[in-house]
Amino acid sequence: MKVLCVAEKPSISKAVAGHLSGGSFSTHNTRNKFIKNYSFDFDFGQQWGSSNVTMTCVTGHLTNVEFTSEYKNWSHPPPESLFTAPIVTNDKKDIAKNIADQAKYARLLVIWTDCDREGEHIGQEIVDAARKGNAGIQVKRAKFSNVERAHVLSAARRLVELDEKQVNAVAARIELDLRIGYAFTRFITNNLKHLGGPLADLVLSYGSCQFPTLGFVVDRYFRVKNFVPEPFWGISLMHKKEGKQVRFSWARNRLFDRMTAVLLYERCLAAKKAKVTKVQEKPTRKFKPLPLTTVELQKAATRLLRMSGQQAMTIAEGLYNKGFISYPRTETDRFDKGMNLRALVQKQTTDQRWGPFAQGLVNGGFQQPREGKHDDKAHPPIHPIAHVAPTALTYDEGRLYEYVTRRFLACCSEDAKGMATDIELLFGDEHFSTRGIIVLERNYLDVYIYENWTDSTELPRFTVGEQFEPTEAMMTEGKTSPPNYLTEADLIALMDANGIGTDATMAEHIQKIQDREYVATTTRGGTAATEGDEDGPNEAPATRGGRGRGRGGRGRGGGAGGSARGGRGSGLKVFVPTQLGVALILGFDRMSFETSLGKPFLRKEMELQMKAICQGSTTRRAVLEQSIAQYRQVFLQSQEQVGVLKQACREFIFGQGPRT
DNA sequence: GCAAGGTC
Repeated sequence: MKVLCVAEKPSISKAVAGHLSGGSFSTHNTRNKFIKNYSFDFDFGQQWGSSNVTMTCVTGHLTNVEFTSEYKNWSHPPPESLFTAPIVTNDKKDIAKNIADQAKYARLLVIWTDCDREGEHIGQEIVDAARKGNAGIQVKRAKFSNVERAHVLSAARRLVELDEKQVNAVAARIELDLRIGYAFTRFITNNLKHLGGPLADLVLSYGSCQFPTLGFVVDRYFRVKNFVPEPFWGISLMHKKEGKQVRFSWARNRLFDRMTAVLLYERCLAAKKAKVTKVQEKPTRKFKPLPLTTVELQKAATRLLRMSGQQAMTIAEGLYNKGFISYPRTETDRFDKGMNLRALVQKQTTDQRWGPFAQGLVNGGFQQPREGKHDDKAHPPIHPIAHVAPTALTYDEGRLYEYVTRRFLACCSEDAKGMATDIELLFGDEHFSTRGIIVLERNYLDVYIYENWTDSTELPRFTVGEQFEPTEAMMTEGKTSPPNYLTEADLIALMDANGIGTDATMAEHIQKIQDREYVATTTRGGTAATEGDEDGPNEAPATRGGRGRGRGGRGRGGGAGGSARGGRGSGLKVFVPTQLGVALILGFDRMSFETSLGKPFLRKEMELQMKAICQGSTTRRAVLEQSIAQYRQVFLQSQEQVGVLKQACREFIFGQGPRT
């Protein structure tokens, strides 16, 4: 019997063919230079038995959707007709034909696409292509989460069915993104073109991912712009002992009422002496990093290596295609128990820089990596596959490979360990404390040079009950500072937290809003990197996204952080909206729909609907009907209120005030 | 000239 197997990408096809054939297969080229057909024999077990297998692959989605040619024109039929216009599906011809041809001789088709939602849909696309060559072919799916030999062999002998629900969920997403994206893009572009200036010949696109991404940048911009600093007061307490200067922090941190602060401060001074109330020593540790996901790779690359997310992905893909690192698009931050990590560590022992450290792990220092909570059921965390000498790589490839490898070795190492000393004081009625840390074992920090235990200061010895007159007790005054503009790492974190885009597309969306001239980058605390507009619009607009007065407010949606903190003026690239970007987001915000197009809720809702389809609590058809009706409603309202959008453009782009 | 998702 003949069997056709089809994977989602060349690497999986090759790996699976290798395992199933035991290494002896013949290779045939196809008309597509990336795709090869492997043939070999394999015994699929009881149900299917010994078979002659052809293993091939696609390259991601095999089909794309489009409107029919009657809808080519941007004005006629009008854009709102795109909510109901017919849609056609097109194949990638050469690849689809290869599958149809091979299916002719086969009785069974086995789908080996990634076991995630998109993979399930790609599986259906493959089925459709195969049926064009062989309408009666039987279909099964291999369920696997990595390409280790034993895992692949067991998947091949326990074939399952394609999950129609997941296929339908993705089909719904595809259709919605197409209709909504095209309709709103044409609408915005057509309507704002007449305003002239830069709008005369720009494409103003809307997309369910690009607009929320822009929204994050605009939102932060206004938080910075509308920030009103608030003065605060505190008490700074210092003491010098054994030649060591110790700074104690006030339990109240800071007060926003000066009179109260003065009163408390004076009580401290009146007491003259501080008394040690607690001295506690306890072991502490600094956790090693989690296994590396795409989102974390991009955050690290933009923060530590000063690359853009897209650059990092392009470089990572290159390293992957040369077989140096594993697949770079993954959400998984836990290694499968069955993976032989020690063997991967062993490969790094020859390196000049981290070889000795790797050798130490091989000689008994190895520890199983921590396990994160994410598993995309398709790919392992990013890790080095082979050792590469730096001379074989470009400068940037080398730096990225180094990061991936050091991160991996850190994961296989041990947490850093130290001894923490907590000291608490009573000074008058006020409590103060400090913490000192002595690093006892650096462990992973020795290889993971991107981190340090910086707050590790050694303290002089104090004993409970001890009293002393502090060397310095001062009242301090300060004011709250505005949040920083978003770094790329912040933006990626926000997108991740709000489900905007996927690991494979987040960097593209960030690039897209720059290409569209919605946002520009500037260097924090320095000169503009591109033609930015740090001063922004002339007129202070109404606050967007909550009150402007705040105490170090962070981005919405939670999860932004990390690199934005501290380190001002360090030449870090940050995102600032252009006048156009501000006008678009504010224009839609001011139309006061229940859910603004610029906010991430609509994309989140689409995500929830997809999950509901997967769980069977709703259907593709119901979701499409309901969502299309909802978006069409928003579209019609936008048409009615298009004056609001135009006015926002006049205001921000052309500097004209409201019409009287 | 338009989307987002795969992947090369």
